[in-house]
Amino acid sequence: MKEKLTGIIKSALGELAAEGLVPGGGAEPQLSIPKHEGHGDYATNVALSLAKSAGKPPRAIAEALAEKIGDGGGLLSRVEIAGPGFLNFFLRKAGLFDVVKRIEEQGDAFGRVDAGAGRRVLVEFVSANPTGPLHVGHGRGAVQGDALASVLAAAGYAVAREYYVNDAGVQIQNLGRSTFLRYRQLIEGRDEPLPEGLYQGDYIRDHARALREERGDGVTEDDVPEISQWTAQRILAEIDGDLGALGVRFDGYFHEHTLYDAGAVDRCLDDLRARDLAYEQDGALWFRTTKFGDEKDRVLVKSGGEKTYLAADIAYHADKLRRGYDELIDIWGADHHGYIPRMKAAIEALGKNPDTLSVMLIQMVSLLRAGERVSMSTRAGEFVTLRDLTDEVGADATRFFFLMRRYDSQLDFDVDLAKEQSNKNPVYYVQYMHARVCSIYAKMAQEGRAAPAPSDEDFARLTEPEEAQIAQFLAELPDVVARAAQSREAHRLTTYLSDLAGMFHPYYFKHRVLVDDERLMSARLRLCTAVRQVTRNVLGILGLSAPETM
RNA sequence: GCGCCAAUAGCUCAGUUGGAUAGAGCAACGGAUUUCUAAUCCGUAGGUCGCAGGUUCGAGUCCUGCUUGGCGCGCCA
Repeated sequence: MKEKLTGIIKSALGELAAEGLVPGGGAEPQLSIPKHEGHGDYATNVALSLAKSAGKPPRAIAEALAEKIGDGGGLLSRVEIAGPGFLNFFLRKAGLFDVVKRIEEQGDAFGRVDAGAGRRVLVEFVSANPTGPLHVGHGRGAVQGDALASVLAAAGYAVAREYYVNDAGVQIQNLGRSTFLRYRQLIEGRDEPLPEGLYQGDYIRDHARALREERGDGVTEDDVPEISQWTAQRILAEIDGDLGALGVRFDGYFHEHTLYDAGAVDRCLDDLRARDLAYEQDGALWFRTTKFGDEKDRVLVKSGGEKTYLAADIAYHADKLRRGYDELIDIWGADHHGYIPRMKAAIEALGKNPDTLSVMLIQMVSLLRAGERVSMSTRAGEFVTLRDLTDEVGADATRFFFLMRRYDSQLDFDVDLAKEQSNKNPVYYVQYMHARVCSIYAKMAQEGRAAPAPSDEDFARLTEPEEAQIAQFLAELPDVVARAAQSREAHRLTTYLSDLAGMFHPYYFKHRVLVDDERLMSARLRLCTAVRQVTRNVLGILGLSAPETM
C-alpha cells in the first residue's frame, strides 16, 4: 500500500519534472502517518522540501502534484493540501487491509527487508576478559549486540556474532597465579588476601578447589601458565552459560592466542614498520595514529618487549577484514571510548575506509532497588553479576529492559519493576498481546467453533477506526526494521511493540472477535491473527518468548 | 585542561532522521469486571523540550557557546 503510493507520487513528480516545474532526480518522497486524524491516512512533505530547489511556493507545487496524482488509480478517496503544503492522502478503505493478507502469506518472514542486500557484517560484542563473572553492564552490551545482530539479519544483512577472547597476556597470567595461590592456601589451610593486582573474588577459590580435586596436591609454580589457560577456559564456560541463560549466542569465539600462535601479530607489526606507520622510540614500538587524527601515537610493543592489547587488536581486525566482512561493528562499554580513534586509525592503516568499522558505545547501567542505586564497585567485589540478575528477574524481562532504551544513554534498571508480575511491567503488556490472541483460539476450540473460510470481501466489515489504525501500523513493520538496522537502534522495535500493544489492547477490550456474524468474526480474527504474527516476529527478533498463555 | 555521551511531564523514557496542536508507561485522582484472560480498558491532571544565540517557510531534532550529570584522557587491561 505504502509502496504503491510512494510509486504514484514518484511518477507524478517525474511528470512535473518533465514539464520543468520541479527539478528531476529528487530523493525518495517521505511518507508518514500523520498524528492527527484529520490529516489523512498518509501524508508527505515533498512539496515543502522541493520548494527551495524549484524556486516555487510549496502550495503551488502541492497543487500541481495533487492534480497529477488524482485518485491514484483508484487507491485514494481524496487528496488534500493542508498547512504550508502538506499533501494528505485519504485511502479508499478497500486497500487498507491488504496488509493482513500479506502477513498471512509471509508469516514469520513478514517484516524482513533486503536493505542490507546480503552485505556481510561482523558484530563483535561482550568480549569480556575471561577472568571473572560477567556483571550487569556486560549484560546490556550482550543483549544489545545480540538483538542488533538479529535486527541486521532481518534487514537482509549476512550477520555473524563473535566474541573475542583475550586469553593471552598479563591478566591471564595473573588469573593463573591467583588460582595457584588460592590452591596453595587451600592445601596449607590458610586464607589471606592475594598480592596487589591479582583477582580477589570468591570465584577464584572455587576454581582452586576444583583444581585440587582434579589434580591433587602436586601442582607447582611451573604449572602456572597452564593453570592460567585452565582457569580461563572454566570461566569462559561459565560466561557462556550466563549468556546462554539470557538467550545470547555466538557464531564464533575468536581466541587472541591464535593470533600469536600463527605469527599474525608479528606480521602485522612488520607490515606497519615497512610502511613507516610504526617507529622505534625510547625502546618501544609506536603506531603513528596521529597520522590518522589521533591525539598522540600509541605503543604497540613496550620497551620490555611485551606487546600491547592494541597490537593484537590490530591483528584481530585485520583478520576480520581478511575474512571478507564488508562492515565491522564493535560493541564496547562507554568507558572505552578513548580507544576509538586508535582503532579507526588501525582500520585506515589496513587500507580500509575507517567507516568500515563502527563502534557502538553502550552507556553505563545503574541498578535500582527500592528506588535506591545499588552501589557497584568491581574493585570492592560489590558488583551484581549478570547471572544473579537474570535468575532474579528472568531472561525476558532482563532482555526487554536492556532493549527499552537507546543504547547511548545511561540506563537505570529498576529491578523491582522488572520483577513485578503486574500491569506495571511493560514486558507483560507486550507479551500479553500475543497471549490474548491465542486465547481467542483457545475459546474457539473449547466451543468447538471453527474459523470461517476467509474471504477478502469480509474486510469491508472492518469499519472501526481502531481496525484501520492497527492494520496501518502493522504495515509499518518493514520500515521500522529497516530504520532500526540503518540507525543500529534495536530499541526501535521495542518501542514499536509497545505502541502496537497500546493500540491492540484497547481494541480488544472494546470489540469482540467471536461474534455471531461469521463474516465480521472472520475479518476480525484475521486482523488479530496478523497482530499475533507481527508480535511473534518482533519478539523473535528481540530474542523474547511469545507466550501462548499468561 | 581536552575529549565522548546525555539533559523532554513528579519519576523512567519515546519522538518516524527538519514537519502540522511534543507522546507513552509509572506515580496521583475518578471510573469500568455476567464478556474471546482485568497482566486489560476509559477519563482527569501534569510541559519555557537544561540556558542563550544562530541556520529557514518550519527546530525537541541541525550549528555555536554556556550549565549540569556520567565516563574517559597510561610503555593498564
